[in-house]
Amino acid sequence: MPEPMPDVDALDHRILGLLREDGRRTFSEMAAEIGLSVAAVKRRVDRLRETGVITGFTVQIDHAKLGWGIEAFTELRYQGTTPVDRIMRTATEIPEVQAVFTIAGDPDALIRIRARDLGHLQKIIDRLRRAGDVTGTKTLMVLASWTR
Amino acid sequence: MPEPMPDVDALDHRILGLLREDGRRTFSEMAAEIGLSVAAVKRRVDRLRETGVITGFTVQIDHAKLGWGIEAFTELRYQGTTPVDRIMRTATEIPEVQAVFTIAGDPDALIRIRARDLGHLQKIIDRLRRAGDVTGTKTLMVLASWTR
DNA sequence: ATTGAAACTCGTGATCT
DNA sequence: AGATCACGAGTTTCAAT
Repeated sequence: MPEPMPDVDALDHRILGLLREDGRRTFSEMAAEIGLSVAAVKRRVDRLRETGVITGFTVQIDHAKLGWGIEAFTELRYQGTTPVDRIMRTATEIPEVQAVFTIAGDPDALIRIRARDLGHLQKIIDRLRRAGDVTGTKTLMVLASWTR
Repeated sequence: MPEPMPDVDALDHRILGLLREDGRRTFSEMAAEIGLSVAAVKRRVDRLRETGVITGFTVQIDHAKLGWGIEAFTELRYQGTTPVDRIMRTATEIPEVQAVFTIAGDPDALIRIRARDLGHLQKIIDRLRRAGDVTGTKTLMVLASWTR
């Protein structure tokens, strides 16, 4: 079942672009920017939330400044019998796991990890390796990153 | 030179937690939640921005609903002589590249890609392979994902 | 769907403890 | 640091188009 695809016009895309740059932009600011009334902008944002295009708003944090300077991706290989939802759950229980991506092919999953230091990272990887039906891991340490 | 680490106390962490859940939460709402005055919450958020802990606010989007249903990670290998900033730039020029992570060891970089369909993904990967000093790629197709 | 106006809520800066 | 006050700015709803 493919996802329903709501109509999103050029104005909606401009609003989304503005909110990507600054998710706390005011409706008035956006209204002035794109030449619509405040109420119209609000209605569009409300509709984008209702249709699920906008799933939420969040704050962007420099984790290094909070003492979480280590970032890594770990590829996980599982036993052939392991169901996908089990793979998803493995990492959910480890708070340092930021995201889990199940993968078509090899490896079976890619997870994004944040740690305070290398010792901490090691402990997390050990815990993953001990967990259930993981047959192998390969960890990619992030040196630097850039996000659009 | 390690990053300067500003003092962030338990109250700041609670504020960050609230803003992670909903980046558009009002100061009054947060103030009521954690038992502080509105102005106090505002000053803390302002300070978190000034010290660089908060780098911004953004909207979270369901890209599949916008017709960008394909997500993939591609590992890139470069010639040994390629400088890191060149690696960073490779992908910057391709709009479908969402993020670039330079990696310690093998591969040299991991990039996150979004595409409309498999044909589109193929074109992006072809373009990466043709670009400059890339010696090899391995693409991991995302089946499903979960983010904390 | 968009607008404009009214009523309400919020953000912001000054001032004081 | 945090609280309180005051005012300008932003939000939300609704009738009208």
